[in-house]
Amino acid sequence: MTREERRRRTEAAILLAAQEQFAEQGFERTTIRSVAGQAGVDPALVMQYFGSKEQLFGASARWTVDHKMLGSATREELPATALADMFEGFEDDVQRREAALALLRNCLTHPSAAGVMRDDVMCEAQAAVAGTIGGDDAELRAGVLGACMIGVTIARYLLEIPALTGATREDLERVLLPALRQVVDPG
Amino acid sequence: MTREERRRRTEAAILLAAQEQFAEQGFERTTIRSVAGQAGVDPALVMQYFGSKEQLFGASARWTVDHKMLGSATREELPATALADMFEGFEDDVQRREAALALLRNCLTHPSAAGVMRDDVMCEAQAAVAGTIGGDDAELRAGVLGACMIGVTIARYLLEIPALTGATREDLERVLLPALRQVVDPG
DNA sequence: GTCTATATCTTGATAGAC
DNA sequence: GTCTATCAAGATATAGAC
Repeated sequence: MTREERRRRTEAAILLAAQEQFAEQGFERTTIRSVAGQAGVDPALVMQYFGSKEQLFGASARWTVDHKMLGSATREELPATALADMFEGFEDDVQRREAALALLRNCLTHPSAAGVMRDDVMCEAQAAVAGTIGGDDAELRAGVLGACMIGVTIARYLLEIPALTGATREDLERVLLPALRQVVDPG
Repeated sequence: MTREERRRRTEAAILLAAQEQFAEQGFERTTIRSVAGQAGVDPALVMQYFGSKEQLFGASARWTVDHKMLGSATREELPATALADMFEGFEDDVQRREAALALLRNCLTHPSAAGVMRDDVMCEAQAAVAGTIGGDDAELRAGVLGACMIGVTIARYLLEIPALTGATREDLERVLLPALRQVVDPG
């Protein structure tokens, strides 16, 4: 293993540890020391690789909205597409889940996380679907769609409300999709 | 003004300042010093009255769910009742709004706030309406109803998504109520 | 009773030894 | 290049003067 490989491996270990702690305990309660401890490296190394706690958080907390999938969905497909996007983001890939959780966990208390959540996640997703919803209320309906999805996501993965955590994907589809259809298509 | 009155007034001023800062900046970013400064008192006085920052937070962050109103609503009335509860809690009374915001702002990052939010708000509200929803999915439907309401509340009052903050009460009723009716009554 | 002063702790960040 | 040792800042909480 070359030195460059070792360096990349160490950096990846630090990043994963940081994502887990930011996702679980939030920004303020995770310390450089605790991240270094979990990653098995020296705290000074974390600073050397990432510069500051803020930059480490920026590299850790990410949310990827699938614009292509959302943008190409028809109005009838929108609810199912939005729900599928949630499942893909939070249950399929570990890396993506931890990064998204790290952002969502801190979006109410960390200034930059709040900005990313509002501008790069919510408003972007809203813009991607408002056109296919159409009508006078398009923006509002797109916003409500996103708000409901965020609420379900928070209740299920962060607050861990038993009724939500205990629901299967089919349960959620059965209960949620008809409601979301009413949001995107009042007719 | 008697000494007891003065004491109560001072305590109320401290509590209001604490609620505003907990609601706006979150638990970690508000300090005893800043609360005392805004209230115009000495930091030591805050400690003397409330014991600790944790207890001050406990007294500041409160959420009152109107069980009576929710519990006595028919299934048809449930969506409108839930929405009315949100507006009453967040737009009518200043004290109640700041207390609720203080809890909501911190419910993802502060352990005790998370517990109160899950157990005393979400699960309580869920239990209050599950009976009137009925059917096999009653608990899940009640949970989804609460999750959507929380999502809209967060998007509107905390994340301040333009499409949500710009909506009037009538806008939200028009867009949201038909969807919530689908949640509580799939028939 | 109120507040000044401070103890004690923890944090992010840095400098220099090896 | 990695880590030991430490700095400087800021927090809660307390003890004692007035």
